[in-house]
Amino acid sequence: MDRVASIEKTLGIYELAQFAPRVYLLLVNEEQPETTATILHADLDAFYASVEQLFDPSLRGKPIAVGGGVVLAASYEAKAYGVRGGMPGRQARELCPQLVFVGGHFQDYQRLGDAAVKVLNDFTPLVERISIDEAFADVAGCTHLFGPPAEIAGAIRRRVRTELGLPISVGVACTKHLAKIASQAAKPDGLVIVHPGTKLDFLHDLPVELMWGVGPVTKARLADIGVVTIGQLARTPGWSLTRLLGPAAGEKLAALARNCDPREVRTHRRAGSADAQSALGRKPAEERVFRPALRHLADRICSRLRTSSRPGRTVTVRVRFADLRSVSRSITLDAPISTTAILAEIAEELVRTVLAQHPCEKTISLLAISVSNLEERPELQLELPLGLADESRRPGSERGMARRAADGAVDTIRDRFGWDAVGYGSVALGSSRSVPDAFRKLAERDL
DNA sequence: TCTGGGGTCCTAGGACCC
DNA sequence: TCTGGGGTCCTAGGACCC
Repeated sequence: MDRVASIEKTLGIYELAQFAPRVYLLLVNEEQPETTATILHADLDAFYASVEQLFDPSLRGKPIAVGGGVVLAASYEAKAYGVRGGMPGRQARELCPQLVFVGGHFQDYQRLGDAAVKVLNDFTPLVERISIDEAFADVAGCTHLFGPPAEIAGAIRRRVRTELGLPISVGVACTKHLAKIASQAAKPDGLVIVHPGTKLDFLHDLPVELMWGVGPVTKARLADIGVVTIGQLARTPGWSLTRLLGPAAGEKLAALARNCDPREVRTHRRAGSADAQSALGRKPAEERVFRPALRHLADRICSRLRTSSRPGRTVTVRVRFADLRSVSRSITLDAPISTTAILAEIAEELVRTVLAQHPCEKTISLLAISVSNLEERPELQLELPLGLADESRRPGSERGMARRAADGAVDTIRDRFGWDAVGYGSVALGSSRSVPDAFRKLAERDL
């Protein structure tokens, strides 16, 4: 059973964190009925690292990192040394010499993340998945079956612990924004409930960067006008925020600080674009480098577009140079595409344009392709010319048809034998810094 | 806190149309 | 001929999220 602590007024985030392990935090106040706090935010703790510690008991209690050249995820023990996701492995080892690197059971991450979301779905169909390890749930409609939200949250935590063996933190509040802050406060392995009457007290002393939408840049801008806490933000006039951050961000932030968050839990969110990128280290800006790399990126994107029957009209490429400055170029086509060879060629042309416009840049460090303006239908079999010169890009042309047939064959092989059974251009990307495709696939959203 | 990868949303300027 | 205004789409870049 979770211990119960009752806190009357304001708590700093760091004080909250001290209570966090398995604490059931009640914020009590008068007025509002408790029944309105029905939004749950559930977040698996240090997810990938926890899975590894689950599989190998000798790793429990130790600082571990999933990955090698790059830290993909770190356990809490490793985070205590300052190890963070995205950090180069070498730097992580300097911070924490006893750090253990583990390979990563990527298929199991997907399976266990899905299983945790399924636990939420056993209580309510109103579940919005944010990423592999995180989801919102609205339990307003199921309290008559399962009891008050606090009990549901406790039951979810117990089930994920006993059935999957994983720690999960849950925040409960009346809005998504507040529930998310609460789950962050609950970490690791805790539960925080924010009752409506006290929501503003709960918020006021927390630092602004805990709010959704406040990153390093906005934090610094706010600090310039003396705003450091959410309370101070709430007292800042709207026009002042608008002047500082622009109309959209200013108004959104002002509303959130007053705890006005109209967003509902949405079950079916579809992505509006599909991206793929690859860090190259430092490579010469030459055709022999970027052509195979772009082919591989186009393959990853287009296989997803075809699977979901959502071709796209806008192609954007991004080229990052050695100094980490990046430049993007895009083109919007008359008709949507999902054919690998066509996307690869368009991307190549855009990259050539970028390089021609930056003749002094001899080294590139990253290539990315994005396809947006997605449409809700299969790529048309017979279409007018795309407005680009090459005859073979016409889907109805002979070469166009041959290319679709090639894609179809690739898709079929992958259906049967898995994604790695066949592919293009991956050899060119096989540097030690590169991240496994299996890891990238975990971050993909439903198109 | 020097940099991995997949996403979302916003802004600002320009083209073009009415 | 000049001037104004609004809407929509496109392009490039940036901030932010996990």
